[in-house]
Amino acid sequence: MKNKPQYAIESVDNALHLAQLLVLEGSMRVSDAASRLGVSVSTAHRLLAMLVYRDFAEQDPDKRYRPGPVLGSATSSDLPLSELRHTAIPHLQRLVDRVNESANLLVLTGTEARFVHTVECTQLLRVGDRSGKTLPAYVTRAGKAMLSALDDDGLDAILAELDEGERAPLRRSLRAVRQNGFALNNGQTETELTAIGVSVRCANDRVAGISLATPAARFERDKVAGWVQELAACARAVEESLVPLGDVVWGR
Amino acid sequence: MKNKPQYAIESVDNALHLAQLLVLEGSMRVSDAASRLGVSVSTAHRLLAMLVYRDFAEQDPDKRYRPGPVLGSATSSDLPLSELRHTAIPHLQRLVDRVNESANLLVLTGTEARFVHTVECTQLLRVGDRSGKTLPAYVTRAGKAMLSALDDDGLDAILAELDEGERAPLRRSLRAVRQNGFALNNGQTETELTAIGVSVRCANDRVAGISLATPAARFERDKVAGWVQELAACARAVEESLVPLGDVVWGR
DNA sequence: CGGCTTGTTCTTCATCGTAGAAAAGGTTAG
DNA sequence: CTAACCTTTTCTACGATGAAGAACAAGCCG
Repeated sequence: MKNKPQYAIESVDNALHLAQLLVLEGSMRVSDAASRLGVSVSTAHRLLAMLVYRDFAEQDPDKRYRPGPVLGSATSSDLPLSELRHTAIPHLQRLVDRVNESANLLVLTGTEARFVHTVECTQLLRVGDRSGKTLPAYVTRAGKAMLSALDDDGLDAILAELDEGERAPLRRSLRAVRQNGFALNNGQTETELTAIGVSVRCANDRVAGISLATPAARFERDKVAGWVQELAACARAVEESLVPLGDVVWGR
Repeated sequence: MKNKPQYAIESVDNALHLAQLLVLEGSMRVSDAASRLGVSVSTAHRLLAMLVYRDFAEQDPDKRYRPGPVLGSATSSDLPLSELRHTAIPHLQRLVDRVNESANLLVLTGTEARFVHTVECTQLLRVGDRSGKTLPAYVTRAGKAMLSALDDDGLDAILAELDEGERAPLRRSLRAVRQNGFALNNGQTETELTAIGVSVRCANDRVAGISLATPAARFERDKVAGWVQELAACARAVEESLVPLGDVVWGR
Protein backbone atom coordinates (compact mmCIF):
# COMPACT_ATOMS: atom_id res chain seq x y z
CA MET A 1 0.00 0.00 0.00
CA LYS A 2 1.30 3.38 -0.93
CA ASN A 3 1.64 5.97 1.78
CA LYS A 4 -0.21 9.16 1.27
CA PRO A 5 2.30 11.85 0.30
CA GLN A 6 3.61 13.99 3.13
CA TYR A 7 2.29 17.09 1.47
CA ALA A 8 -0.85 15.76 -0.04
CA ILE A 9 -3.28 18.06 -1.80
CA GLU A 10 -6.76 17.07 -0.78
CA SER A 11 -8.58 18.52 -3.74
CA VAL A 12 -6.22 16.80 -6.16
CA ASP A 13 -6.56 13.54 -4.24
CA ASN A 14 -10.33 13.68 -4.56
CA ALA A 15 -10.14 14.34 -8.28
CA LEU A 16 -7.70 11.56 -9.00
CA HIS A 17 -9.58 9.14 -6.74
CA LEU A 18 -12.74 10.00 -8.62
CA ALA A 19 -11.02 9.31 -11.93
CA GLN A 20 -9.94 5.93 -10.60
CA LEU A 21 -13.48 5.18 -9.50
CA LEU A 22 -14.76 5.98 -12.98
CA VAL A 23 -12.31 3.48 -14.44
CA LEU A 24 -13.27 0.88 -11.85
CA GLU A 25 -16.98 1.23 -12.07
CA GLY A 26 -17.66 2.43 -15.56
CA SER A 27 -20.20 5.14 -14.87
CA MET A 28 -21.69 7.06 -12.00
CA ARG A 29 -23.97 9.93 -11.04
CA VAL A 30 -22.95 13.11 -9.28
CA SER A 31 -24.59 11.93 -6.09
CA ASP A 32 -22.75 8.58 -6.34
CA ALA A 33 -19.47 10.42 -6.66
CA ALA A 34 -20.29 12.63 -3.70
CA SER A 35 -21.01 9.71 -1.42
CA ARG A 36 -18.07 7.66 -2.67
CA LEU A 37 -15.67 10.53 -1.98
CA GLY A 38 -17.39 11.76 1.15
CA VAL A 39 -17.81 15.28 -0.19
CA SER A 40 -20.80 17.49 -0.90
CA VAL A 41 -22.66 17.09 -4.17
CA SER A 42 -21.57 20.54 -5.25
CA THR A 43 -17.92 19.60 -4.74
CA ALA A 44 -18.42 16.32 -6.57
CA HIS A 45 -20.06 18.16 -9.43
CA ARG A 46 -17.16 20.58 -9.72
CA LEU A 47 -14.63 17.75 -9.66
CA LEU A 48 -16.51 15.92 -12.39
CA ALA A 49 -16.64 19.11 -14.44
CA MET A 50 -12.85 19.38 -14.18
CA LEU A 51 -12.46 15.74 -15.21
CA VAL A 52 -14.67 16.37 -18.24
CA TYR A 53 -12.74 19.54 -19.13
CA ARG A 54 -9.45 17.66 -19.17
CA ASP A 55 -10.87 14.60 -21.01
CA PHE A 56 -10.72 12.24 -18.03
CA ALA A 57 -14.50 11.93 -18.05
CA GLU A 58 -17.48 12.30 -20.34
CA GLN A 59 -21.07 12.96 -19.44
CA ASP A 60 -23.89 10.96 -20.98
CA PRO A 61 -27.25 12.47 -21.96
CA ASP A 62 -28.71 10.72 -18.92
CA LYS A 63 -26.31 12.81 -16.80
CA ARG A 64 -24.13 9.90 -15.75
CA TYR A 65 -20.39 10.34 -16.03
CA ARG A 66 -18.03 7.74 -17.48
CA PRO A 67 -14.31 7.56 -18.26
CA GLY A 68 -13.02 9.88 -20.95
CA PRO A 69 -10.37 9.45 -23.64
CA VAL A 70 -7.35 10.00 -21.40
CA LEU A 71 -8.41 7.07 -19.24
CA GLY A 72 -8.65 4.81 -22.21
CA SER A 73 -11.79 4.41 -24.24
CA ALA A 74 -13.32 1.95 -21.84
CA THR A 75 -16.74 1.88 -23.41
CA SER A 76 -18.58 2.77 -20.25
CA SER A 77 -21.17 0.44 -18.95
CA ASP A 78 -19.67 -2.56 -20.70
CA LEU A 79 -16.80 -2.62 -18.26
CA PRO A 80 -16.42 -6.17 -16.98
CA LEU A 81 -15.68 -4.94 -13.49
CA SER A 82 -18.94 -3.09 -13.57
CA GLU A 83 -20.51 -6.37 -14.62
CA LEU A 84 -18.89 -8.18 -11.71
CA ARG A 85 -20.29 -5.62 -9.30
CA HIS A 86 -23.73 -5.77 -10.79
CA THR A 87 -23.75 -9.55 -10.67
CA ALA A 88 -22.18 -10.02 -7.28
CA ILE A 89 -23.88 -7.38 -5.18
CA PRO A 90 -27.27 -9.10 -4.88
CA HIS A 91 -25.52 -12.28 -3.79
CA LEU A 92 -23.48 -10.33 -1.28
CA GLN A 93 -26.65 -8.79 0.06
CA ARG A 94 -28.21 -12.25 0.49
CA LEU A 95 -25.08 -13.44 2.26
CA VAL A 96 -25.26 -10.51 4.65
CA ASP A 97 -28.99 -11.11 5.18
CA ARG A 98 -28.27 -14.69 6.22
CA VAL A 99 -25.18 -14.10 8.34
CA ASN A 100 -25.70 -10.47 9.42
CA GLU A 101 -22.02 -9.54 9.14
CA SER A 102 -20.49 -7.20 6.63
CA ALA A 103 -19.30 -8.64 3.35
CA ASN A 104 -16.71 -7.33 0.89
CA LEU A 105 -16.20 -7.93 -2.79
CA LEU A 106 -12.56 -7.68 -3.88
CA VAL A 107 -10.55 -8.10 -7.05
CA LEU A 108 -6.94 -9.07 -7.47
CA THR A 109 -5.07 -6.38 -9.36
CA GLY A 110 -1.41 -7.17 -9.79
CA THR A 111 -0.20 -7.91 -6.29
CA GLU A 112 -2.96 -5.94 -4.65
CA ALA A 113 -6.42 -6.71 -3.43
CA ARG A 114 -8.82 -3.91 -4.17
CA PHE A 115 -12.07 -3.59 -2.25
CA VAL A 116 -14.74 -3.10 -4.89
CA HIS A 117 -17.89 -3.08 -2.78
CA THR A 118 -18.99 -3.54 0.78
CA VAL A 119 -22.43 -4.60 1.97
CA GLU A 120 -22.71 -3.66 5.61
CA CYS A 121 -24.73 -5.67 8.11
CA THR A 122 -27.39 -4.08 10.22
CA GLN A 123 -25.77 -4.56 13.60
CA LEU A 124 -24.82 -1.45 15.46
CA LEU A 125 -21.18 -2.48 15.70
CA ARG A 126 -20.08 -3.50 12.26
CA VAL A 127 -17.17 -3.39 9.85
CA GLY A 128 -17.63 -0.44 7.59
CA ASP A 129 -17.36 0.31 3.93
CA ARG A 130 -13.88 -0.17 2.53
CA SER A 131 -14.59 0.07 -1.14
CA GLY A 132 -11.91 1.81 -3.16
CA LYS A 133 -9.14 0.81 -0.79
CA THR A 134 -6.33 -1.50 -1.72
CA LEU A 135 -4.08 -3.65 0.37
CA PRO A 136 -1.28 -5.99 -0.66
CA ALA A 137 -3.06 -9.20 -1.54
CA TYR A 138 -0.99 -11.26 0.84
CA VAL A 139 -2.18 -9.18 3.78
CA THR A 140 -5.93 -9.70 3.56
CA ARG A 141 -7.64 -13.01 3.88
CA ALA A 142 -9.66 -12.64 0.72
CA GLY A 143 -6.45 -11.54 -0.94
CA LYS A 144 -4.81 -14.76 0.12
CA ALA A 145 -7.81 -16.71 -1.04
CA MET A 146 -7.48 -15.05 -4.41
CA LEU A 147 -3.78 -15.73 -4.59
CA SER A 148 -4.34 -19.37 -3.70
CA ALA A 149 -6.74 -19.65 -6.61
CA LEU A 150 -4.11 -18.58 -9.13
CA ASP A 151 -2.39 -21.18 -11.21
CA ASP A 152 1.26 -21.84 -10.49
CA ASP A 153 2.56 -19.54 -13.21
CA GLY A 154 0.42 -16.66 -12.00
CA LEU A 155 1.46 -17.22 -8.43
CA ASP A 156 5.13 -17.51 -9.32
CA ALA A 157 4.92 -14.19 -11.16
CA ILE A 158 3.49 -12.52 -8.08
CA LEU A 159 5.91 -14.12 -5.70
CA ALA A 160 8.76 -12.92 -7.89
CA GLU A 161 7.78 -9.40 -6.92
CA LEU A 162 8.21 -10.05 -3.22
CA ASP A 163 11.32 -10.04 -1.12
CA GLU A 164 13.20 -13.28 -0.82
CA GLY A 165 12.32 -13.67 2.84
CA GLU A 166 8.60 -13.25 2.30
CA ARG A 167 8.13 -15.95 -0.25
CA ALA A 168 8.43 -19.20 1.66
CA PRO A 169 6.13 -18.18 4.50
CA LEU A 170 3.57 -16.98 1.98
CA ARG A 171 3.79 -20.19 0.03
CA ARG A 172 3.13 -22.17 3.20
CA SER A 173 0.29 -19.91 4.09
CA LEU A 174 -1.26 -20.24 0.65
CA ARG A 175 -0.89 -24.01 0.77
CA ALA A 176 -2.98 -24.05 3.91
CA VAL A 177 -5.57 -21.80 2.29
CA ARG A 178 -5.75 -24.12 -0.67
CA GLN A 179 -6.34 -27.11 1.60
CA ASN A 180 -8.93 -25.34 3.71
CA GLY A 181 -10.70 -23.66 0.86
CA PHE A 182 -10.84 -20.40 2.84
CA ALA A 183 -8.60 -17.96 4.63
CA LEU A 184 -9.28 -16.92 8.18
CA ASN A 185 -7.83 -13.94 9.94
CA ASN A 186 -8.61 -13.50 13.60
CA GLY A 187 -7.19 -10.13 14.52
CA GLN A 188 -3.78 -10.91 13.12
CA THR A 189 -3.37 -8.12 10.58
CA GLU A 190 -6.11 -5.76 11.55
CA THR A 191 -6.70 -5.77 15.27
CA GLU A 192 -10.27 -5.94 16.49
CA LEU A 193 -11.33 -7.43 13.19
CA THR A 194 -11.88 -10.99 12.09
CA ALA A 195 -12.27 -11.86 8.45
CA ILE A 196 -12.79 -14.95 6.33
CA GLY A 197 -12.25 -14.85 2.60
CA VAL A 198 -12.86 -17.15 -0.35
CA SER A 199 -11.99 -16.71 -3.98
CA VAL A 200 -14.35 -16.32 -6.91
CA ARG A 201 -13.11 -17.66 -10.20
CA CYS A 202 -13.88 -15.48 -13.14
CA ALA A 203 -13.26 -15.73 -16.84
CA ASN A 204 -9.79 -15.56 -18.31
CA ASP A 205 -8.23 -16.87 -15.10
CA ARG A 206 -9.07 -13.66 -13.31
CA VAL A 207 -9.76 -13.90 -9.65
CA ALA A 208 -12.07 -12.00 -7.38
CA GLY A 209 -12.79 -12.57 -3.72
CA ILE A 210 -15.53 -12.30 -1.16
CA SER A 211 -14.88 -11.88 2.52
CA LEU A 212 -16.95 -11.66 5.66
CA ALA A 213 -15.67 -9.31 8.30
CA THR A 214 -16.80 -9.08 11.91
CA PRO A 215 -15.62 -7.32 15.06
CA ALA A 216 -13.20 -9.69 16.79
CA ALA A 217 -15.18 -9.35 20.01
CA ARG A 218 -18.16 -10.95 18.33
CA PHE A 219 -16.28 -13.74 16.64
CA GLU A 220 -17.01 -17.32 17.70
CA ARG A 221 -14.85 -20.03 16.30
CA ASP A 222 -17.64 -22.53 16.09
CA LYS A 223 -19.35 -20.29 13.58
CA VAL A 224 -16.51 -20.73 11.10
CA ALA A 225 -17.81 -23.84 9.42
CA GLY A 226 -21.22 -22.28 8.85
CA TRP A 227 -19.72 -19.08 7.53
CA VAL A 228 -17.39 -20.89 5.20
CA GLN A 229 -20.34 -22.77 3.86
CA GLU A 230 -22.29 -19.56 3.28
CA LEU A 231 -19.27 -17.87 1.70
CA ALA A 232 -18.58 -20.79 -0.57
CA ALA A 233 -22.22 -20.93 -1.63
CA CYS A 234 -22.17 -17.20 -2.32
CA ALA A 235 -18.98 -17.43 -4.34
CA ARG A 236 -20.37 -20.32 -6.37
CA ALA A 237 -23.57 -18.41 -6.98
CA VAL A 238 -21.60 -15.42 -8.27
CA GLU A 239 -19.48 -17.63 -10.49
CA GLU A 240 -22.59 -19.19 -12.01
CA SER A 241 -24.27 -15.83 -12.49
CA LEU A 242 -21.32 -14.40 -14.35
CA VAL A 243 -21.93 -14.90 -18.02
CA PRO A 244 -18.77 -15.57 -19.97
CA LEU A 245 -17.04 -12.24 -20.20
CA GLY A 246 -14.87 -10.86 -22.90
CA ASP A 247 -11.43 -9.71 -21.97
CA VAL A 248 -11.46 -8.71 -18.37
CA VAL A 249 -9.86 -5.38 -17.69
CA TRP A 250 -8.80 -5.87 -14.10
CA GLY A 251 -6.03 -8.12 -12.95
CA ARG A 252 -2.70 -9.20 -14.29
CA MET B 1 -12.54 23.71 -27.74
CA LYS B 2 -13.92 23.05 -24.32
CA ASN B 3 -14.64 26.00 -22.09
CA LYS B 4 -13.05 26.03 -18.71
CA PRO B 5 -15.74 25.14 -16.17
CA GLN B 6 -17.48 28.04 -14.50
CA TYR B 7 -16.34 26.82 -11.11
CA ALA B 8 -12.93 25.50 -11.98
CA ILE B 9 -10.58 24.22 -9.30
CA GLU B 10 -7.10 25.43 -10.12
CA SER B 11 -5.20 22.80 -8.17
CA VAL B 12 -7.19 20.03 -9.82
CA ASP B 13 -6.68 21.61 -13.23
CA ASN B 14 -2.94 21.66 -12.74
CA ALA B 15 -2.87 18.02 -11.68
CA LEU B 16 -4.99 16.81 -14.57
CA HIS B 17 -3.09 18.95 -17.06
CA LEU B 18 0.13 17.48 -15.75
CA ALA B 19 -1.23 13.96 -16.19
CA GLN B 20 -2.10 14.83 -19.79
CA LEU B 21 1.38 16.18 -20.36
CA LEU B 22 2.87 12.93 -19.09
CA VAL B 23 0.80 10.99 -21.59
CA LEU B 24 1.78 13.37 -24.38
CA GLU B 25 5.45 13.55 -23.70
CA GLY B 26 6.32 10.28 -22.10
CA SER B 27 8.50 11.47 -19.28
CA MET B 28 9.54 14.65 -17.58
CA ARG B 29 11.47 16.11 -14.66
CA VAL B 30 10.02 18.09 -11.79
CA SER B 31 11.48 21.27 -13.19
CA ASP B 32 9.99 20.53 -16.63
CA ALA B 33 6.59 20.09 -15.02
CA ALA B 34 6.97 23.33 -13.11
CA SER B 35 7.76 25.35 -16.22
CA ARG B 36 5.11 23.65 -18.33
CA LEU B 37 2.43 24.38 -15.73
CA GLY B 38 3.76 27.76 -14.74
CA VAL B 39 3.99 26.86 -11.06
CA SER B 40 6.82 26.66 -8.58
CA VAL B 41 8.94 23.52 -8.45
CA SER B 42 7.66 22.74 -4.99
CA THR B 43 4.08 22.81 -6.27
CA ALA B 44 5.02 20.68 -9.26
CA HIS B 45 6.72 18.22 -6.96
CA ARG B 46 3.65 17.92 -4.80
CA LEU B 47 1.40 17.42 -7.80
CA LEU B 48 3.65 14.69 -9.15
CA ALA B 49 3.65 13.02 -5.75
CA MET B 50 -0.14 12.96 -5.85
CA LEU B 51 -0.12 11.50 -9.36
CA VAL B 52 2.27 8.79 -8.20
CA TYR B 53 0.14 8.05 -5.13
CA ARG B 54 -2.94 7.52 -7.27
CA ASP B 55 -1.08 5.52 -9.96
CA PHE B 56 -1.28 8.20 -12.64
CA ALA B 57 2.50 8.49 -12.65
CA GLU B 58 5.62 6.56 -11.77
CA GLN B 59 9.06 7.85 -10.95
CA ASP B 60 12.16 6.36 -12.53
CA PRO B 61 15.43 5.88 -10.67
CA ASP B 62 16.79 8.83 -12.62
CA LYS B 63 14.03 10.93 -10.97
CA ARG B 64 12.04 11.45 -14.12
CA TYR B 65 8.32 10.89 -13.97
CA ARG B 66 6.34 8.95 -16.56
CA PRO B 67 2.73 7.83 -16.97
CA GLY B 68 1.48 5.28 -14.46
CA PRO B 69 -0.87 2.31 -14.80
CA VAL B 70 -4.10 4.31 -14.78
CA LEU B 71 -2.96 6.22 -17.83
CA GLY B 72 -2.13 3.05 -19.69
CA SER B 73 1.24 1.41 -19.49
CA ALA B 74 2.85 3.58 -22.09
CA THR B 75 6.40 2.42 -21.60
CA SER B 76 7.83 5.81 -20.89
CA SER B 77 10.53 7.25 -23.06
CA ASP B 78 9.74 4.95 -25.94
CA LEU B 79 6.55 6.86 -26.59
CA PRO B 80 6.34 7.57 -30.30
CA LEU B 81 4.79 10.96 -29.66
CA SER B 82 7.85 11.87 -27.69
CA GLU B 83 9.86 10.67 -30.67
CA LEU B 84 7.82 12.79 -33.03
CA ARG B 85 8.44 15.87 -30.91
CA HIS B 86 12.13 15.18 -30.67
CA THR B 87 12.40 14.66 -34.40
CA ALA B 88 10.18 17.48 -35.57
CA ILE B 89 11.19 20.33 -33.32
CA PRO B 90 14.54 21.11 -34.97
CA HIS B 91 12.81 21.17 -38.35
CA LEU B 92 10.14 23.46 -36.96
CA GLN B 93 12.83 25.74 -35.63
CA ARG B 94 14.49 25.89 -39.05
CA LEU B 95 11.14 26.65 -40.65
CA VAL B 96 10.57 29.51 -38.22
CA ASP B 97 14.13 30.76 -38.82
CA ARG B 98 13.44 30.96 -42.55
CA VAL B 99 9.92 32.38 -42.44
CA ASN B 100 9.94 34.19 -39.08
CA GLU B 101 6.38 33.25 -38.19
CA SER B 102 5.27 30.90 -35.46
CA ALA B 103 4.94 27.22 -36.30
CA ASN B 104 2.86 24.52 -34.60
CA LEU B 105 3.22 20.76 -34.51
CA LEU B 106 -0.10 18.95 -34.16
CA VAL B 107 -1.34 15.39 -34.01
CA LEU B 108 -4.69 13.98 -34.99
CA THR B 109 -6.30 12.24 -32.05
CA GLY B 110 -9.69 10.84 -32.86
CA THR B 111 -11.59 13.80 -34.29
CA GLU B 112 -9.41 16.36 -32.59
CA ALA B 113 -6.23 18.16 -33.47
CA ARG B 114 -3.94 18.51 -30.50
CA PHE B 115 -1.19 21.13 -30.45
CA VAL B 116 1.95 19.29 -29.41
CA HIS B 117 4.55 22.03 -29.68
CA THR B 118 4.86 25.62 -30.80
CA VAL B 119 8.03 27.33 -31.98
CA GLU B 120 7.41 31.06 -31.73
CA CYS B 121 8.97 33.56 -34.14
CA THR B 122 11.01 36.46 -32.91
CA GLN B 123 8.69 39.24 -34.05
CA LEU B 124 7.14 41.35 -31.37
CA LEU B 125 3.59 40.57 -32.52
CA ARG B 126 3.37 36.85 -32.93
CA VAL B 127 1.06 33.90 -32.42
CA GLY B 128 1.82 32.35 -29.07
CA ASP B 129 2.33 28.92 -27.63
CA ARG B 130 -0.71 26.70 -27.92
CA SER B 131 0.78 23.38 -26.97
CA GLY B 132 -1.52 21.18 -24.96
CA LYS B 133 -4.68 22.64 -26.46
CA THR B 134 -7.06 20.73 -28.66
CA LEU B 135 -9.54 21.82 -31.26
CA PRO B 136 -11.89 19.77 -33.40
CA ALA B 137 -9.75 18.73 -36.34
CA TYR B 138 -12.15 20.14 -38.88
CA VAL B 139 -11.80 23.60 -37.37
CA THR B 140 -8.06 24.16 -37.75
CA ARG B 141 -6.23 24.24 -41.02
CA ALA B 142 -3.59 21.77 -39.96
CA GLY B 143 -6.43 19.63 -38.67
CA LYS B 144 -8.04 19.68 -42.08
CA ALA B 145 -4.73 18.94 -43.68
CA MET B 146 -4.38 15.94 -41.42
CA LEU B 147 -7.91 14.77 -42.16
CA SER B 148 -7.33 15.11 -45.87
CA ALA B 149 -4.32 12.85 -45.54
CA LEU B 150 -6.37 10.00 -44.11
CA ASP B 151 -7.38 7.12 -46.31
CA ASP B 152 -11.04 6.83 -47.17
CA ASP B 153 -11.83 4.33 -44.44
CA GLY B 154 -10.24 6.47 -41.79
CA LEU B 155 -12.02 9.57 -43.02
CA ASP B 156 -15.36 7.80 -43.20
CA ALA B 157 -14.97 6.67 -39.62
CA ILE B 158 -14.38 10.25 -38.50
CA LEU B 159 -17.18 11.68 -40.60
CA ALA B 160 -19.52 9.12 -39.08
CA GLU B 161 -19.04 10.90 -35.76
CA LEU B 162 -20.25 14.22 -37.11
CA ASP B 163 -23.75 15.48 -37.58
CA GLU B 164 -25.41 14.73 -40.85
CA GLY B 165 -25.38 18.38 -41.89
CA GLU B 166 -21.67 18.80 -41.30
CA ARG B 167 -20.43 16.01 -43.47
CA ALA B 168 -20.91 17.20 -47.02
CA PRO B 169 -19.41 20.67 -46.49
CA LEU B 170 -16.43 19.09 -44.77
CA ARG B 171 -15.97 16.58 -47.55
CA ARG B 172 -15.94 19.42 -50.10
CA SER B 173 -13.54 21.37 -47.99
CA LEU B 174 -11.22 18.39 -47.61
CA ARG B 175 -11.35 17.73 -51.34
CA ALA B 176 -10.04 21.23 -51.93
CA VAL B 177 -7.31 20.67 -49.37
CA ARG B 178 -6.29 17.46 -51.07
CA GLN B 179 -6.04 19.24 -54.42
CA ASN B 180 -4.11 22.17 -53.02
CA GLY B 181 -1.86 20.16 -50.77
CA PHE B 182 -2.39 22.68 -47.95
CA ALA B 183 -5.13 24.32 -45.95
CA LEU B 184 -5.31 28.05 -45.58
CA ASN B 185 -7.31 29.93 -43.02
CA ASN B 186 -7.39 33.69 -43.25
CA GLY B 187 -9.21 34.84 -40.19
CA GLN B 188 -12.17 32.57 -40.78
CA THR B 189 -12.23 30.57 -37.57
CA GLU B 190 -9.92 32.54 -35.36
CA THR B 191 -10.16 36.21 -36.03
CA GLU B 192 -6.96 38.20 -36.36
CA LEU B 193 -5.08 35.03 -37.17
CA THR B 194 -4.06 33.45 -40.44
CA ALA B 195 -2.81 29.91 -40.61
CA ILE B 196 -1.63 27.44 -43.22
CA GLY B 197 -1.35 23.77 -42.44
CA VAL B 198 0.07 20.69 -44.11
CA SER B 199 0.00 17.10 -43.05
CA VAL B 200 2.91 14.89 -42.04
CA ARG B 201 2.51 11.23 -42.75
CA CYS B 202 3.74 8.96 -40.03
CA ALA B 203 3.94 5.23 -39.61
CA ASN B 204 0.85 3.07 -39.31
CA ASP B 205 -1.26 5.59 -41.23
CA ARG B 206 -1.05 8.03 -38.37
CA VAL B 207 -1.13 11.66 -39.27
CA ALA B 208 0.49 14.71 -37.77
CA GLY B 209 0.44 18.27 -39.00
CA ILE B 210 2.53 21.40 -39.14
CA SER B 211 1.05 24.84 -39.42
CA LEU B 212 2.36 28.35 -39.75
CA ALA B 213 0.38 31.03 -37.98
CA THR B 214 0.67 34.78 -38.40
CA PRO B 215 -1.31 37.83 -37.31
CA ALA B 216 -3.89 38.51 -40.01
CA ALA B 217 -2.70 42.13 -40.23
CA ARG B 218 0.68 40.90 -41.42
CA PHE B 219 -0.58 38.34 -43.87
CA GLU B 220 0.12 38.88 -47.54
CA ARG B 221 -1.48 36.56 -50.02
CA ASP B 222 1.48 36.58 -52.36
CA LYS B 223 3.51 34.92 -49.64
CA VAL B 224 1.34 31.82 -49.69
CA ALA B 225 3.20 29.98 -52.38
CA GLY B 226 6.51 30.49 -50.66
CA TRP B 227 5.14 29.45 -47.31
CA VAL B 228 3.53 26.37 -48.73
CA GLN B 229 6.82 25.44 -50.23
CA GLU B 230 8.61 25.90 -46.92
CA LEU B 231 5.91 24.00 -45.04
CA ALA B 232 5.94 21.13 -47.49
CA ALA B 233 9.71 20.94 -47.33
CA CYS B 234 9.56 20.93 -43.55
CA ALA B 235 6.91 18.21 -43.47
CA ARG B 236 8.92 16.07 -45.89
CA ALA B 237 12.02 16.58 -43.81
CA VAL B 238 10.19 15.43 -40.69
CA GLU B 239 8.80 12.41 -42.50
CA GLU B 240 12.23 11.40 -43.66
CA SER B 241 13.73 11.91 -40.23
CA LEU B 242 11.18 9.70 -38.52
CA VAL B 243 12.60 6.24 -38.32
CA PRO B 244 10.01 3.51 -38.79
CA LEU B 245 8.11 3.47 -35.53
CA GLY B 246 6.49 0.65 -33.74
CA ASP B 247 2.83 0.94 -32.91
CA VAL B 248 1.99 4.56 -32.57
CA VAL B 249 -0.01 5.35 -29.47
CA TRP B 250 -1.69 8.56 -30.55
CA GLY B 251 -4.45 8.66 -33.05
CA ARG B 252 -7.53 6.66 -33.70
C1' DC C 1 36.26 18.83 -3.13
C1' DG C 2 33.56 22.78 -4.50
C1' DG C 3 30.20 24.66 -7.35
C1' DC C 4 26.16 24.19 -9.64
C1' DT C 5 21.83 22.15 -10.77
C1' DT C 6 17.96 19.75 -9.42
C1' DG C 7 14.91 17.41 -6.25
C1' DT C 8 12.73 17.32 -1.73
C1' DT C 9 11.08 19.22 2.72
C1' DC C 10 9.08 22.77 5.59
C1' DT C 11 6.49 26.82 6.81
C1' DT C 12 3.40 30.70 6.40
C1' DC C 13 -0.50 33.26 4.83
C1' DA C 14 -3.85 34.85 1.70
C1' DT C 15 -6.74 33.09 -1.57
C1' DC C 16 -9.24 29.55 -3.20
C1' DG C 17 -11.78 25.10 -2.42
C1' DT C 18 -15.68 23.45 0.16
C1' DA C 19 -20.20 23.10 1.51
C1' DG C 20 -24.65 24.88 2.35
C1' DA C 21 -28.38 27.10 0.27
C1' DA C 22 -30.91 28.26 -3.64
C1' DA C 23 -32.26 27.56 -8.26
C1' DA C 24 -33.09 24.56 -12.03
C1' DG C 25 -34.26 20.22 -14.09
C1' DG C 26 -36.29 15.63 -14.37
C1' DT C 27 -39.35 11.84 -12.98
C1' DT C 28 -43.27 9.64 -11.07
C1' DA C 29 -47.58 8.87 -8.87
C1' DG C 30 -52.11 10.35 -7.84
C1' DC D 1 -51.87 17.74 -15.27
C1' DT D 2 -49.78 18.89 -10.94
C1' DA D 3 -47.37 18.26 -6.77
C1' DA D 4 -43.85 15.97 -4.51
C1' DC D 5 -39.53 14.27 -4.51
C1' DC D 6 -35.03 13.46 -6.14
C1' DT D 7 -31.03 14.99 -8.57
C1' DT D 8 -28.16 18.22 -10.87
C1' DT D 9 -26.38 22.73 -11.34
C1' DT D 10 -25.40 27.47 -9.73
C1' DC D 11 -23.96 30.83 -6.32
C1' DT D 12 -21.76 32.71 -2.25
C1' DA D 13 -19.08 33.31 1.99
C1' DC D 14 -15.40 31.95 4.94
C1' DG D 15 -11.79 29.45 7.05
C1' DA D 16 -8.81 25.77 5.81
C1' DT D 17 -5.70 24.50 2.65
C1' DG D 18 -2.74 25.07 -1.55
C1' DA D 19 1.09 27.79 -3.46
C1' DA D 20 5.44 29.45 -3.23
C1' DG D 21 9.68 30.91 -1.14
C1' DA D 22 13.37 29.40 1.59
C1' DA D 23 16.14 25.89 3.37
C1' DC D 24 17.96 21.46 3.05
C1' DA D 25 19.47 17.30 0.54
C1' DA D 26 21.22 14.85 -3.37
C1' DG D 27 23.71 14.20 -7.57
C1' DC D 28 26.95 15.42 -11.15
C1' DC D 29 31.01 17.36 -13.15
C1' DG D 30 35.35 19.79 -13.58
